[in-house]
Amino acid sequence: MSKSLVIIALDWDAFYCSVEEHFNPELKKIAFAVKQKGIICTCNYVARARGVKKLQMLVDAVKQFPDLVIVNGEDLSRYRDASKELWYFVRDMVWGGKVERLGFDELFLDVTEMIDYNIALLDNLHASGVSQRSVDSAPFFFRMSKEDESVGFSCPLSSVAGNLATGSLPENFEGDNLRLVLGSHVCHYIRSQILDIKGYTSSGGVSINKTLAKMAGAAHKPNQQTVLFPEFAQDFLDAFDIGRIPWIGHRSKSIILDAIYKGSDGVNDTPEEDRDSTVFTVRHLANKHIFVNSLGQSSGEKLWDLLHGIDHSVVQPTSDIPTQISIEDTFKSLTSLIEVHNVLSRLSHSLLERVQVDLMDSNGDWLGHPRTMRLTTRTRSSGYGSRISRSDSLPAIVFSSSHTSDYIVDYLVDRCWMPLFSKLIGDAKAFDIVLLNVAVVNIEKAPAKSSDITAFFGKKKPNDNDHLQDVHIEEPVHKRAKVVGEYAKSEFSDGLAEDEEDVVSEDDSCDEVCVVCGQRMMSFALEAHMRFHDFGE
DNA sequence: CCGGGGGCCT
DNA sequence: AGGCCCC
Repeated sequence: MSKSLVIIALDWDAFYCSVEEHFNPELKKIAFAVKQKGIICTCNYVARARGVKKLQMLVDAVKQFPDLVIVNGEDLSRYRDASKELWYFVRDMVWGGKVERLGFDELFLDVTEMIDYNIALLDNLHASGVSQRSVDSAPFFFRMSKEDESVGFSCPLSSVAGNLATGSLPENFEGDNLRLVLGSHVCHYIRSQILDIKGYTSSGGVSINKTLAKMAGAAHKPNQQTVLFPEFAQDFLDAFDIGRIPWIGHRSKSIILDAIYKGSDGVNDTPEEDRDSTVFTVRHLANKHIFVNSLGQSSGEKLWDLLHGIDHSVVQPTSDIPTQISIEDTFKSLTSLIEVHNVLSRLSHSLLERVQVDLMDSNGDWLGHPRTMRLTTRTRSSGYGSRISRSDSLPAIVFSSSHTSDYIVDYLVDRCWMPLFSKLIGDAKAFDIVLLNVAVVNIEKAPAKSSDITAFFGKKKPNDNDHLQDVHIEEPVHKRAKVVGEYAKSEFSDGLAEDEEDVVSEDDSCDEVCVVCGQRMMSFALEAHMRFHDFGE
């Protein structure tokens, strides 16, 4: 019989607010909310006690709570930085670095190895002749390090730390149950360290898989933790609406309910308000076949398992290198190319900064290279939530150290983002953009620096790594020529493709200024830029 | 009057 | 390229 995993889910309380309080402690005492554009995205617990809700409209909130303090949270950099810092802090405590990040404020920890090791220590105590009773009643020192026996904490083996998900204790504290008891103490220790050293409160859940741990953690907030023993998992889940189970979103819930409550003739035989959507009812009205038929094999099986407390997904240690980096902004309306051009310049500048900060180490070496750039929009007509995107290969000039950021940004906007935009809107003579998102994706991990390898072998030979990188950088420029050519044929521009060879040359001294709008740009961009004005006006 | 991200699967 | 999921 195999032993169960021990998974901890951690969730920073009111995260954006906690970060704001970190920078401005005065906020701790007052009711405040973090807004993004016209919406309250979160609020601290003082505000929640007064009735302020998350995802409430800003206008409604200030009407209802005139003295509510509002903090702008549209720039995520401080939240991203704090999130990373807390993630690294926790990861250093978990053996094998088995920590997965979900959003900015949640972590999954697989502490199975640490539990196994400490259970083995405990078994040795039992085997050494001391009576089980005296071993179990004395405090146990849980070791958080294999190397340093002083690192760890004392904990009882006869009680759990924090809350019990269903309020009742398991029949025994043996086997997998004992593992979760230890897990609850690990969770408590880690949360204490985060509070003592980093100053952030958190909520924790402990169970045998990610979903049960996450749901347990949500049961008691803020600054609390909850353990869910597997023998209570089904009772715990049965009381929930299926839409409250993580990974069952709006769409899946609606598909499931339709499959259950619509007759086979397609006639709606149960009105919406009479549809019971608790896990218990859905489990008894449906079966795995119904789930697989309506949701597909993979999703169907997965969601059916979730309703029964089964989650085979593993904690995937989050990479130091993100899989994508994106910057977006929303607008009332963008209808002219020059507006789009200006916004793309701003977004592109932020994106380049993000790429440089997130993908370069402290030595200035690249950790990874995005190979693709993607432009995403939402138009007024495309409907809320629906996005349209186009992508293309990312020119290597982004990784060049011999150009200024301004030069690279101008190059990207005129030669890449604007062509992608024209590809995106196609033949449309008019457009109405409400969202623009620029992203780099397909981030290829950079090979370890060869200087590290020579250091490893004790040699210090001068290497031409930088030269190799230059050769590598140059190559996609030729691919770029094709896109430039297409752009040149578009109705916004022509004749641009003639001299792509000197596009990445050191020719950034020839700044030009648009006589129409005053926009500063590189010479190669001016002709295309003037076409924007022709188009828009 | 309608966040700004991010991940995986199809 | 889009859909659906998460925060």
